[in-house]
Amino acid sequence: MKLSVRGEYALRALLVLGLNYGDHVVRIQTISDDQKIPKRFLEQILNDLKSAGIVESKRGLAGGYRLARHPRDITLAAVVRHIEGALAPVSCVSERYYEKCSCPDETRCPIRNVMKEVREAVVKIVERVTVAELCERAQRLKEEPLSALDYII
Amino acid sequence: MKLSVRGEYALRALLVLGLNYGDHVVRIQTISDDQKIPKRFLEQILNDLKSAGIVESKRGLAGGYRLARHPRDITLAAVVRHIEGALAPVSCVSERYYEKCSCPDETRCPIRNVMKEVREAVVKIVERVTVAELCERAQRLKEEPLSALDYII
DNA sequence: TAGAATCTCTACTGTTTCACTCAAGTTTAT
DNA sequence: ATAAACTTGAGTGAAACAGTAGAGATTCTA
Repeated sequence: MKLSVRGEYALRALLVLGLNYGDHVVRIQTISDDQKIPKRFLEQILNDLKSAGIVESKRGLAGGYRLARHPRDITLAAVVRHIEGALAPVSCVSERYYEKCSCPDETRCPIRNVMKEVREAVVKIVERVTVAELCERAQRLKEEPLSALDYII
Repeated sequence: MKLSVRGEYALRALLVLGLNYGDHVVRIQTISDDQKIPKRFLEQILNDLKSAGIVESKRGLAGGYRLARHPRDITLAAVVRHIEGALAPVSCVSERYYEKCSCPDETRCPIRNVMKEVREAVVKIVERVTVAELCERAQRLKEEPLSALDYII
Protein backbone atom coordinates (compact mmCIF):
# COMPACT_ATOMS: atom_id res chain seq x y z
CA MET A 1 0.00 0.00 0.00
CA LYS A 2 1.26 3.41 -0.96
CA LEU A 3 -0.91 6.40 -0.23
CA SER A 4 -1.13 9.13 -2.84
CA VAL A 5 -1.80 12.70 -1.80
CA ARG A 6 -5.38 12.12 -2.85
CA GLY A 7 -5.72 9.19 -0.47
CA GLU A 8 -4.11 11.09 2.34
CA TYR A 9 -6.52 13.98 1.82
CA ALA A 10 -9.43 11.56 1.85
CA LEU A 11 -8.41 10.17 5.21
CA ARG A 12 -7.84 13.60 6.66
CA ALA A 13 -11.24 14.77 5.46
CA LEU A 14 -12.88 11.72 6.99
CA LEU A 15 -11.10 12.40 10.25
CA VAL A 16 -12.65 15.85 10.35
CA LEU A 17 -16.06 14.42 9.53
CA GLY A 18 -15.55 11.79 12.19
CA LEU A 19 -14.69 14.38 14.83
CA ASN A 20 -17.83 16.28 13.84
CA TYR A 21 -20.06 13.27 13.57
CA GLY A 22 -23.66 14.06 14.43
CA ASP A 23 -26.65 15.70 12.84
CA HIS A 24 -25.03 18.62 11.19
CA VAL A 25 -23.03 18.75 8.07
CA VAL A 26 -19.53 20.14 7.53
CA ARG A 27 -18.73 22.44 4.66
CA ILE A 28 -15.93 21.69 2.21
CA GLN A 29 -14.51 25.08 2.95
CA THR A 30 -14.20 24.22 6.63
CA ILE A 31 -12.39 20.98 5.95
CA SER A 32 -10.22 22.66 3.37
CA ASP A 33 -9.20 25.39 5.81
CA ASP A 34 -8.73 23.04 8.72
CA GLN A 35 -6.60 20.54 6.84
CA LYS A 36 -5.03 22.86 4.28
CA ILE A 37 -6.35 20.90 1.35
CA PRO A 38 -6.97 22.70 -1.99
CA LYS A 39 -10.72 23.21 -2.07
CA ARG A 40 -11.47 22.24 -5.65
CA PHE A 41 -9.41 19.13 -5.27
CA LEU A 42 -11.19 18.25 -2.05
CA GLU A 43 -14.55 18.65 -3.79
CA GLN A 44 -13.55 15.91 -6.18
CA ILE A 45 -12.39 13.63 -3.45
CA LEU A 46 -15.49 14.03 -1.30
CA ASN A 47 -17.66 13.44 -4.31
CA ASP A 48 -15.77 10.30 -4.94
CA LEU A 49 -16.23 9.16 -1.35
CA LYS A 50 -19.91 9.89 -1.76
CA SER A 51 -20.19 7.60 -4.75
CA ALA A 52 -18.61 4.92 -2.57
CA GLY A 53 -21.32 5.41 0.04
CA ILE A 54 -18.80 6.46 2.65
CA VAL A 55 -20.01 10.01 2.91
CA GLU A 56 -23.28 11.80 2.17
CA SER A 57 -24.00 15.37 1.28
CA LYS A 58 -26.51 18.09 1.65
CA ARG A 59 -26.69 20.66 -1.08
CA GLY A 60 -27.46 24.34 -1.11
CA LEU A 61 -26.79 27.00 1.44
CA ALA A 62 -25.87 25.41 4.75
CA GLY A 63 -24.98 22.31 2.80
CA GLY A 64 -21.96 20.13 3.35
CA TYR A 65 -20.83 16.61 4.06
CA ARG A 66 -21.28 14.07 6.79
CA LEU A 67 -20.34 10.45 7.22
CA ALA A 68 -22.87 8.12 5.65
CA ARG A 69 -22.35 5.53 8.36
CA HIS A 70 -21.23 5.43 11.94
CA PRO A 71 -17.50 6.16 12.26
CA ARG A 72 -17.15 2.72 13.77
CA ASP A 73 -18.33 1.17 10.52
CA ILE A 74 -15.89 2.86 8.20
CA THR A 75 -12.57 1.08 7.99
CA LEU A 76 -9.43 2.58 6.54
CA ALA A 77 -9.27 -0.46 4.29
CA ALA A 78 -12.57 0.45 2.63
CA VAL A 79 -11.47 4.02 2.09
CA VAL A 80 -8.03 3.23 0.75
CA ARG A 81 -9.34 0.48 -1.48
CA HIS A 82 -11.82 2.85 -3.03
CA ILE A 83 -9.41 5.71 -3.54
CA GLU A 84 -6.18 3.90 -4.32
CA GLY A 85 -7.14 0.42 -5.39
CA ALA A 86 -5.27 -2.63 -4.13
CA LEU A 87 -3.74 -2.76 -0.69
CA ALA A 88 -1.33 -5.46 -1.84
CA PRO A 89 2.23 -4.56 -2.83
CA VAL A 90 1.85 -6.46 -6.10
CA SER A 91 -1.41 -7.14 -7.85
CA CYS A 92 -0.81 -10.88 -8.15
CA VAL A 93 -1.46 -11.19 -4.40
CA SER A 94 -4.44 -8.88 -4.32
CA GLU A 95 -7.80 -10.37 -3.47
CA ARG A 96 -10.00 -7.69 -4.98
CA TYR A 97 -7.72 -6.33 -7.66
CA TYR A 98 -5.96 -9.48 -8.71
CA GLU A 99 -3.97 -9.40 -11.92
CA LYS A 100 -1.79 -12.12 -13.26
CA CYS A 101 1.87 -11.31 -13.25
CA SER A 102 4.45 -12.30 -15.83
CA CYS A 103 6.46 -14.68 -13.70
CA PRO A 104 6.98 -18.24 -14.95
CA ASP A 105 4.91 -19.99 -12.28
CA GLU A 106 2.83 -17.81 -10.05
CA THR A 107 1.79 -20.56 -7.68
CA ARG A 108 5.40 -21.37 -6.90
CA CYS A 109 6.83 -17.89 -6.90
CA PRO A 110 8.69 -17.24 -3.64
CA ILE A 111 8.45 -13.49 -4.12
CA ARG A 112 4.71 -13.74 -4.35
CA ASN A 113 4.86 -15.87 -1.25
CA VAL A 114 6.55 -13.09 0.72
CA MET A 115 4.30 -10.43 -0.75
CA LYS A 116 1.31 -12.35 0.50
CA GLU A 117 2.67 -11.98 4.01
CA VAL A 118 3.15 -8.28 3.48
CA ARG A 119 -0.36 -7.96 2.20
CA GLU A 120 -1.78 -9.83 5.18
CA ALA A 121 0.14 -7.67 7.61
CA VAL A 122 -1.13 -4.48 6.02
CA VAL A 123 -4.71 -5.67 5.67
CA LYS A 124 -4.79 -6.80 9.27
CA ILE A 125 -4.12 -3.25 10.39
CA VAL A 126 -6.20 -1.17 8.01
CA GLU A 127 -9.15 -3.50 8.18
CA ARG A 128 -9.24 -3.18 11.95
CA VAL A 129 -8.78 0.58 12.20
CA THR A 130 -11.92 2.64 11.68
CA VAL A 131 -12.62 6.35 11.47
CA ALA A 132 -13.87 6.07 15.05
CA GLU A 133 -10.53 4.73 16.15
CA LEU A 134 -8.81 7.52 14.26
CA CYS A 135 -10.82 9.97 16.33
CA GLU A 136 -9.94 8.20 19.56
CA ARG A 137 -6.30 8.26 18.64
CA ALA A 138 -6.55 11.94 17.85
CA GLN A 139 -7.98 12.49 21.31
CA ARG A 140 -5.28 10.43 22.95
CA LEU A 141 -2.52 12.17 21.03
CA LYS A 142 -3.89 15.53 22.03
CA GLU A 143 -3.89 14.67 25.70
CA GLU A 144 -0.78 12.60 26.03
CA PRO A 145 2.56 14.26 26.17
CA LEU A 146 4.64 13.34 23.17
CA SER A 147 6.66 10.24 23.67
CA ALA A 148 10.30 10.09 22.73
CA LEU A 149 9.45 7.55 20.09
CA ASP A 150 7.66 10.16 18.05
CA TYR A 151 10.95 11.78 17.30
CA ILE A 152 12.83 8.62 16.48
CA ILE A 153 10.38 6.77 14.33
CA MET B 1 5.10 -0.32 -0.04
CA LYS B 2 3.96 -0.74 -3.61
CA LEU B 3 6.19 -2.62 -6.01
CA SER B 4 6.54 -1.26 -9.53
CA VAL B 5 7.26 -3.61 -12.40
CA ARG B 6 10.84 -2.48 -12.17
CA GLY B 7 11.08 -3.54 -8.54
CA GLU B 8 9.43 -6.84 -9.24
CA TYR B 9 11.90 -7.52 -12.05
CA ALA B 10 14.76 -6.66 -9.73
CA LEU B 11 13.62 -9.21 -7.17
CA ARG B 12 13.08 -11.85 -9.78
CA ALA B 13 16.53 -11.26 -11.23
CA LEU B 14 18.06 -11.52 -7.77
CA LEU B 15 16.21 -14.75 -7.20
CA VAL B 16 17.82 -16.21 -10.31
CA LEU B 17 21.24 -14.95 -9.20
CA GLY B 18 20.60 -16.39 -5.76
CA LEU B 19 19.71 -19.79 -7.15
CA ASN B 20 22.92 -19.67 -9.20
CA TYR B 21 25.09 -18.30 -6.45
CA GLY B 22 28.70 -19.48 -6.75
CA ASP B 23 31.78 -18.67 -8.77
CA HIS B 24 30.26 -18.27 -12.16
CA VAL B 25 28.36 -15.39 -13.53
CA VAL B 26 24.89 -15.37 -15.13
CA ARG B 27 24.20 -13.61 -18.40
CA ILE B 28 21.47 -11.02 -18.72
CA GLN B 29 20.07 -12.98 -21.61
CA THR B 30 19.65 -16.05 -19.40
CA ILE B 31 17.80 -14.13 -16.73
CA SER B 32 15.74 -12.37 -19.35
CA ASP B 33 14.71 -15.66 -20.95
CA ASP B 34 14.11 -17.43 -17.66
CA GLN B 35 11.97 -14.69 -16.16
CA LYS B 36 10.52 -13.20 -19.31
CA ILE B 37 11.89 -9.76 -18.61
CA PRO B 38 12.61 -7.41 -21.54
CA LYS B 39 16.37 -7.59 -21.93
CA ARG B 40 17.18 -3.92 -22.44
CA PHE B 41 15.09 -3.02 -19.45
CA LEU B 42 16.76 -5.68 -17.35
CA GLU B 43 20.18 -4.28 -18.30
CA GLN B 44 19.18 -1.01 -16.71
CA ILE B 45 17.90 -2.63 -13.59
CA LEU B 46 20.94 -4.82 -13.04
CA ASN B 47 23.19 -1.85 -13.61
CA ASP B 48 21.22 -0.02 -11.00
CA LEU B 49 21.58 -2.89 -8.55
CA LYS B 50 25.28 -2.86 -9.28
CA SER B 51 25.60 0.78 -8.32
CA ALA B 52 23.94 -0.16 -5.06
CA GLY B 53 26.56 -2.80 -4.40
CA ILE B 54 23.99 -5.57 -4.43
CA VAL B 55 25.26 -7.20 -7.56
CA GLU B 56 28.58 -7.27 -9.41
CA SER B 57 29.41 -7.84 -13.04
CA LYS B 58 32.01 -9.29 -15.31
CA ARG B 59 32.32 -7.74 -18.74
CA GLY B 60 33.17 -9.13 -22.12
CA LEU B 61 32.45 -12.49 -23.60
CA ALA B 62 31.47 -14.94 -20.91
CA GLY B 63 30.51 -11.94 -18.81
CA GLY B 64 27.44 -11.57 -16.68
CA TYR B 65 26.20 -10.82 -13.20
CA ARG B 66 26.53 -12.38 -9.78
CA LEU B 67 25.48 -11.36 -6.29
CA ALA B 68 28.01 -9.05 -4.69
CA ARG B 69 27.36 -10.55 -1.25
CA HIS B 70 26.15 -13.80 0.19
CA PRO B 71 22.42 -14.29 -0.47
CA ARG B 72 21.95 -14.37 3.27
CA ASP B 73 23.20 -10.80 3.47
CA ILE B 74 20.86 -9.27 0.94
CA THR B 75 17.50 -8.34 2.41
CA LEU B 76 14.44 -7.52 0.37
CA ALA B 77 14.27 -4.27 2.29
CA ALA B 78 17.64 -3.16 0.91
CA VAL B 79 16.63 -4.02 -2.63
CA VAL B 80 13.21 -2.41 -2.51
CA ARG B 81 14.55 0.69 -0.79
CA HIS B 82 17.11 1.16 -3.52
CA ILE B 83 14.76 0.56 -6.41
CA GLU B 84 11.52 2.03 -5.14
CA GLY B 85 12.46 4.36 -2.33
CA ALA B 86 10.48 4.43 0.89
CA LEU B 87 8.83 1.33 2.30
CA ALA B 88 6.41 3.48 4.26
CA PRO B 89 2.89 4.12 2.92
CA VAL B 90 3.35 7.87 3.42
CA SER B 91 6.65 9.67 3.47
CA CYS B 92 5.98 11.41 6.77
CA VAL B 93 6.52 8.07 8.54
CA SER B 94 9.53 7.03 6.52
CA GLU B 95 12.84 6.77 8.34
CA ARG B 96 15.15 7.08 5.37
CA TYR B 97 12.95 9.06 3.00
CA TYR B 98 11.16 11.30 5.43
CA GLU B 99 9.29 14.24 4.06
CA LYS B 100 7.11 16.61 5.97
CA CYS B 101 3.45 16.36 5.12
CA SER B 102 0.96 19.18 4.97
CA CYS B 103 -1.17 18.19 7.94
CA PRO B 104 -1.73 20.71 10.73
CA ASP B 105 0.25 18.89 13.42
CA GLU B 106 2.28 15.94 12.33
CA THR B 107 3.22 14.78 15.81
CA ARG B 108 -0.43 14.46 16.77
CA CYS B 109 -1.80 13.13 13.51
CA PRO B 110 -3.73 9.91 14.12
CA ILE B 111 -3.41 8.90 10.48
CA ARG B 112 0.33 9.13 10.73
CA ASN B 113 0.02 7.10 13.89
CA VAL B 114 -1.67 4.25 12.04
CA MET B 115 0.67 4.52 9.08
CA LYS B 116 3.59 4.05 11.44
CA GLU B 117 2.13 0.70 12.41
CA VAL B 118 1.73 -0.24 8.78
CA ARG B 119 5.28 0.74 8.08
CA GLU B 120 6.56 -1.30 11.02
CA ALA B 121 4.62 -4.34 9.91
CA VAL B 122 6.01 -4.14 6.39
CA VAL B 123 9.57 -3.44 7.46
CA LYS B 124 9.51 -6.31 9.91
CA ILE B 125 8.89 -8.71 7.06
CA VAL B 126 11.08 -7.38 4.28
CA GLU B 127 13.99 -6.69 6.59
CA ARG B 128 13.96 -10.28 7.75
CA VAL B 129 13.58 -11.96 4.37
CA THR B 130 16.79 -12.32 2.37
CA VAL B 131 17.58 -13.58 -1.10
CA ALA B 132 18.73 -16.79 0.57
CA GLU B 133 15.31 -17.23 2.13
CA LEU B 134 13.71 -16.54 -1.21
CA CYS B 135 15.72 -19.43 -2.62
CA GLU B 136 14.72 -21.70 0.24
CA ARG B 137 11.10 -20.82 -0.29
CA ALA B 138 11.45 -21.53 -3.98
CA GLN B 139 12.79 -24.95 -3.09
CA ARG B 140 10.00 -25.61 -0.63
CA LEU B 141 7.32 -24.47 -3.07
CA LYS B 142 8.73 -26.70 -5.74
CA GLU B 143 8.60 -29.77 -3.53
CA GLU B 144 5.43 -29.23 -1.59
CA PRO B 145 2.11 -29.95 -3.18
CA LEU B 146 0.09 -26.79 -3.59
CA SER B 147 -2.05 -26.03 -0.61
CA ALA B 148 -5.66 -25.06 -1.02
CA LEU B 149 -4.80 -21.66 0.37
CA ASP B 150 -2.83 -20.84 -2.72
CA TYR B 151 -6.01 -20.69 -4.69
CA ILE B 152 -7.97 -18.69 -2.19
CA ILE B 153 -5.48 -16.06 -1.19
C1' DT C 1 -38.83 35.38 -5.03
C1' DA C 2 -34.05 37.03 -5.69
C1' DG C 3 -29.56 36.01 -4.47
C1' DA C 4 -25.81 33.95 -2.41
C1' DA C 5 -23.63 29.99 -0.77
C1' DT C 6 -23.23 25.53 -1.32
C1' DC C 7 -22.58 20.97 -3.75
C1' DT C 8 -22.23 18.58 -8.83
C1' DC C 9 -20.31 17.25 -13.02
C1' DT C 10 -17.21 17.27 -16.75
C1' DA C 11 -13.30 18.58 -18.80
C1' DC C 12 -8.80 20.29 -19.08
C1' DT C 13 -3.72 20.95 -18.06
C1' DG C 14 1.01 20.81 -16.81
C1' DT C 15 4.22 17.71 -14.56
C1' DT C 16 6.10 13.54 -13.36
C1' DT C 17 6.60 8.66 -13.43
C1' DC C 18 6.63 4.35 -15.86
C1' DA C 19 8.13 0.90 -18.78
C1' DC C 20 10.55 0.42 -22.07
C1' DT C 21 13.69 1.17 -26.48
C1' DC C 22 17.82 2.73 -28.99
C1' DA C 23 22.45 3.82 -30.22
C1' DA C 24 27.02 3.89 -29.60
C1' DG C 25 30.57 2.53 -26.72
C1' DT C 26 33.93 -0.60 -23.91
C1' DT C 27 35.65 -5.01 -22.45
C1' DT C 28 37.20 -9.68 -22.96
C1' DA C 29 37.43 -14.86 -24.37
C1' DT C 30 38.65 -17.37 -28.33
C1' DA D 1 40.00 -9.91 -35.31
C1' DT D 2 35.64 -10.84 -33.95
C1' DA D 3 31.68 -11.63 -31.59
C1' DA D 4 29.38 -11.70 -27.43
C1' DA D 5 28.86 -9.68 -23.48
C1' DC D 6 28.25 -5.41 -20.20
C1' DT D 7 27.99 0.29 -20.05
C1' DT D 8 26.14 4.69 -20.55
C1' DG D 9 23.09 8.12 -21.70
C1' DA D 10 19.41 9.59 -24.07
C1' DG D 11 14.75 9.28 -25.98
C1' DT D 12 9.69 8.10 -26.15
C1' DG D 13 4.78 7.17 -25.77
C1' DA D 14 1.32 6.39 -22.43
C1' DA D 15 -0.55 6.79 -18.07
C1' DA D 16 -1.06 8.65 -13.49
C1' DC D 17 -0.93 12.58 -10.50
C1' DA D 18 -2.28 16.86 -8.46
C1' DG D 19 -4.57 20.00 -9.18
C1' DT D 20 -7.67 24.02 -11.87
C1' DA D 21 -11.70 25.82 -14.33
C1' DG D 22 -16.36 26.60 -15.64
C1' DA D 23 -21.03 25.99 -15.89
C1' DG D 24 -24.86 24.07 -13.59
C1' DA D 25 -28.17 22.49 -9.86
C1' DT D 26 -29.92 23.01 -5.17
C1' DT D 27 -31.43 25.24 -1.09
C1' DC D 28 -31.44 28.55 2.78
C1' DT D 29 -32.41 33.27 3.93
C1' DA D 30 -33.84 37.89 3.48
